[in-house]
Amino acid sequence: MVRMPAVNSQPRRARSGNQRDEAARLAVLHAADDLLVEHGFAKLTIEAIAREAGVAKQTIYRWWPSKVEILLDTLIEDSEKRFAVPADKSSVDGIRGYFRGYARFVTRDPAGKVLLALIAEAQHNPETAKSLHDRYLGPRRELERALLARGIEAGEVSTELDLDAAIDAVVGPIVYRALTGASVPRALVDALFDGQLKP
Amino acid sequence: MVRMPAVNSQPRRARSGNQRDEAARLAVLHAADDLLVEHGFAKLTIEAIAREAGVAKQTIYRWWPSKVEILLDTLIEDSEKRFAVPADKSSVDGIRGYFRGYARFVTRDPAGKVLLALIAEAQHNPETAKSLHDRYLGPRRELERALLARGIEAGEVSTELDLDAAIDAVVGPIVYRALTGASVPRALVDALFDGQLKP
Amino acid sequence: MVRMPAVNSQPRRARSGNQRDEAARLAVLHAADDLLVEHGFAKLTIEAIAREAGVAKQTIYRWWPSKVEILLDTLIEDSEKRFAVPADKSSVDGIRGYFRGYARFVTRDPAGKVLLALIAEAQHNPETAKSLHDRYLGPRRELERALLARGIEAGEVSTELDLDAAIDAVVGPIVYRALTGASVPRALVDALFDGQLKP
Amino acid sequence: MVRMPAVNSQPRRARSGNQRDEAARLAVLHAADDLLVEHGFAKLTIEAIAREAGVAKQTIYRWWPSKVEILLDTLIEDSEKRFAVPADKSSVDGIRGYFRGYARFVTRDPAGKVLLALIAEAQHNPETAKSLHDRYLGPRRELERALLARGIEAGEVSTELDLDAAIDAVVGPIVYRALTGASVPRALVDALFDGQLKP
DNA sequence: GTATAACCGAGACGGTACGTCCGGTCTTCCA
DNA sequence: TGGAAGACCGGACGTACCGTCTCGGTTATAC
Repeated sequence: MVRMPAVNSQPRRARSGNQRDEAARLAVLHAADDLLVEHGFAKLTIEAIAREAGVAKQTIYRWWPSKVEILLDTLIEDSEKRFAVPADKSSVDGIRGYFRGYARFVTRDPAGKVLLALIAEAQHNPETAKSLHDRYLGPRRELERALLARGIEAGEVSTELDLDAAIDAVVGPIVYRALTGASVPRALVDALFDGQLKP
Repeated sequence: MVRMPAVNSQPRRARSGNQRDEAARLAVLHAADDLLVEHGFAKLTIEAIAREAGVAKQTIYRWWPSKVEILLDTLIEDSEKRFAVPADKSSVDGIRGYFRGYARFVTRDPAGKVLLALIAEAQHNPETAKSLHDRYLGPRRELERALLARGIEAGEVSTELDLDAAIDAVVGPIVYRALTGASVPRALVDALFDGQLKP
Repeated sequence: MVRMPAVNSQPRRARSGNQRDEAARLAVLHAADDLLVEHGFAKLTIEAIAREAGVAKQTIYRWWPSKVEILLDTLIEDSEKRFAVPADKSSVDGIRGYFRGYARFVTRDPAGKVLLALIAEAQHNPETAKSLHDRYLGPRRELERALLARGIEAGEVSTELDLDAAIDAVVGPIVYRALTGASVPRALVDALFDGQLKP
Repeated sequence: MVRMPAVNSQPRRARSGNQRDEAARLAVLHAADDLLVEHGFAKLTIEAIAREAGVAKQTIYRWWPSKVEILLDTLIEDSEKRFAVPADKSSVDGIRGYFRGYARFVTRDPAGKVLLALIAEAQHNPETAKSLHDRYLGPRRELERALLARGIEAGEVSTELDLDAAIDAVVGPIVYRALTGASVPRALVDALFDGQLKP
């Protein structure tokens, strides 16, 4: 899905002077997303994003310290939309549904590529690792722990592991198979879930 | 462990003219390893390897199509030494020991960083993904499947999943926690193992 | 002589709303002058002037088409103060004194650096050349020609060249030596003067 | 006179490996010269030179510390060809001829623009000033002094000034008029010459 | 009195060029 | 023929300014 860089349908809302240009912000996020999905992380350069978004390089550097932060912005927005951690549920089905959504996200949703790319980049770059944890993995894990805690308290699930380990026992195989290009069928998610969080 | 780039103790055995220079090959492998461990993948450039190894760039390009293949060479050598897949055993303890070794390798052995870096780089680059599977993950998985198959046949272990899924159920969390900087205590490995491969 | 950019002793007289802010105008001229003298023309950017003057870039662009015009403004003001072309005299001493003043200005007066910089910039940029001639060199030369003409008419000086050539015969070496970093001692001015405008 | 960047008549002599590529060197010098003459110093950027010469920027930076040194290289070569300081003559006519050649060079020869541009740039940049003196003005002035000294010793010319001042008295007006866009007719050169170096 | 218009500081924006780094190719010369 | 050396073209990096623009606020003049 390529967006035309120059001419937009509504001719780019008059720039807002002193304030940040929301159109430019969105153009950058979309360009980064598109480029990652279509050409991969290796081709994802700041110059390419600027070109694709029809934006000056300086505009990118003004607002993001690195391309990783751009991807994090899109990831945070997208994953909230596509597989939010349920904030209220505590039923087995609700929790299992969450992990199914996780598997779907990282294996089939284009936005899931962003997460895999960031986990990868975190291996190459400590600052990426820190940002990824501080802005994405950490907060999300917090919600996941709360979800599980509610489920346990409600007697819907149980585990012999600590919460983090239990989550990793399900999420780990999902992510690992996504990273190695293997599929993650729903039945596998369910088996992993039942193996560690049996009622 | 830094190696001196230029001057070696014994002034580099007279070059062998016609045949491949084994000293150069080793110097490249060690330089790549050192640089990865000390400065990370991001700083691991062909030029840096050549500099560190005291070798011409052309010599590297002559023998390796990319830096990824260099790392694969070191990874294959190292992981065979440090945690080979047992080719004969089929006892529970033998299999469990293998997974314990896996966890130790990726979380505590410097050579384990190479594996994590290659899994990461495979996300950025399809050719890396192919090489990593063809030369490392694939063959290794073959041996792991055989190991498990022997264990099952001997009645030492059992699983309701197919062999690959069962292995991923144990290896996945280990690798995922290594990738995200979490520890992988022996007790966790054992719990994962017991969860999916109970006798 | 550095001026404080931000906070002035008397907190910048309340802005004059509708009318041009004289304080801003002076701040720009002084900033340009200071920056040229202290850091050279290469560092004299519109942004630096704005920064140093505590003024918005737009305020500069509103009143001056380029930094060259700013320098011309300061040059015209300064050189009128420091070595005005005598409008009345016609004695040998008066005329000789003018050329001595010229030499002093371009070799020892900081404001003289502005003239040299503008002559230089005129080589790089035709618009600068035009402005420099129209606003400075032309009018000034007009006065110099008149000065000489009065001297000749009064029998105080004489030359075999046309007026412009005679002036250039004296001014040329002065400026050339200033441009090449050589000194221009008073005795040299006198010798040049006597050589072309002997009584 | 634009040179085609890509396809040359003789298809760019096979690059010479370890040694400096003479074709690239010449392409850079010519490109710089062409761009200066056609578009002026302001448009003379390293990127434009690289583009025009069909050369990588790094190749320029490898051999020249700045574009000024490129121009100095062309200036030194060109001015040796177009108006060398006579190394043997000492006759009045020989010396006068030299100054006539000087005037022709700076007012009518495209290569003369390079000298004017460098004198100009020297006002903006102390390093340019140093290079211009060390590599061009200084050595050349040495030869000019020797030329005059021979003329004086032979009784062909004489002056009351020191040698440098005498040369500046002739060269100064020539250069100043060139800088200000005025013409320098042969008669004016002769008059300047006769005024300071009368026999 | 209030509206209008021009001023001002601030700073975001699309661009261009900077000087550096590395990729991957090529050629020379030596052993 | 292999290897050290390093020049070459290409392209991305992150930074500095360019000149244009709009914002929000102030103040003098016009209605």
